[in-house]
Amino acid sequence: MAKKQLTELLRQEGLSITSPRLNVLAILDQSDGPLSVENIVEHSTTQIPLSTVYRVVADLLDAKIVRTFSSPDKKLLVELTRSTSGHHHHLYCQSCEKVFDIDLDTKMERLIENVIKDVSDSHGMRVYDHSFEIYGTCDRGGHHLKSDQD
Amino acid sequence: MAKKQLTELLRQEGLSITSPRLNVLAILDQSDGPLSVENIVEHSTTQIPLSTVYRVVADLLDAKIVRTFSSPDKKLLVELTRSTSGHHHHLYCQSCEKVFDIDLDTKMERLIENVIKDVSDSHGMRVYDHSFEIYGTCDRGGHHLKSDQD
DNA sequence: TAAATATTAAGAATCATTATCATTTATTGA
DNA sequence: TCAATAAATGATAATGATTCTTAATATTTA
Repeated sequence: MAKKQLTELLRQEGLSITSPRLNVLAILDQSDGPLSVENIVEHSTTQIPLSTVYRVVADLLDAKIVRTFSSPDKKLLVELTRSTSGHHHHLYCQSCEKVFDIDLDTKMERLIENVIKDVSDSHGMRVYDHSFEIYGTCDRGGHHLKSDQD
Repeated sequence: MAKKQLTELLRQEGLSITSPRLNVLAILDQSDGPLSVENIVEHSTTQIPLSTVYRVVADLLDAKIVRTFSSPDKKLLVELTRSTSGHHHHLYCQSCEKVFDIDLDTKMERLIENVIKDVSDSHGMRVYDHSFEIYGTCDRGGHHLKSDQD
């Protein structure tokens, strides 16, 4: 996506145009999946403090330009809202520490909605979100895991 | 559950019998749902440091006496393995900060297994776990619910 | 019971994240 | 355009959750 479009994204939400914001947006835009704050810093060609990234991400989240969630090791992950269509779920690779978006087919999504309705009715709760996550390893010979056998 | 049984639980796994371990087990046993480490300390009649609870929980986890997972605000939650049957999922209440176990029916579990197989096949990954979580509020005006025993 | 071993308590260290604040940058309007 | 004003940044301190360290204590073993 062109820099002009990223600028427009900020403008539409009433956020001022600053280089850290454009920088973070460009990095997220170029990524094929969600990134951690640390990842964003690593991908940046210019120096950018973690604190700035956290603040920028919080602002973009308020403006609903990005969506955030947590990895299994409790780190903040970020992705552009517009890069994915509607609700989606995640696949985490333990060995390469990557995250992938997964899309469920309509039938499955509808089944999940039914389950949510049943559960929320029986518990008398108003549901605002749900998540479905899969954890695995990608079995690439290169990386070896820390041994944690039992 | 009687203290004797909790003792036996530790013995069976080759863990030595200590009062912090029995204490934590008793608290988890009396709870109707998963507890955070902080919750465990709050429920304890005797003084017990957070660090001790973390260590005890880690030992119990190694021995598979407890299961752990994270709340939306990234805190460690703990529950007795034996208190739930097989794989299960969670419902988080944002307003009262409680967690409930939810059980899916067999059909739904099987559908989820199918989805996992599709996703893992297409990504070439070996899947070791999955989670399905629902987030909601219980509409009690932001007040806390009952606390059984303090 | 005594020696050997494992566990605890207390606090320091660490990791991710958030807050503070002086300085810099963006926006506004003459 | 250019200063005035408002907002955002960068460096660093503070925080909250969790882990680590170590001397002291409890548990297990012989």
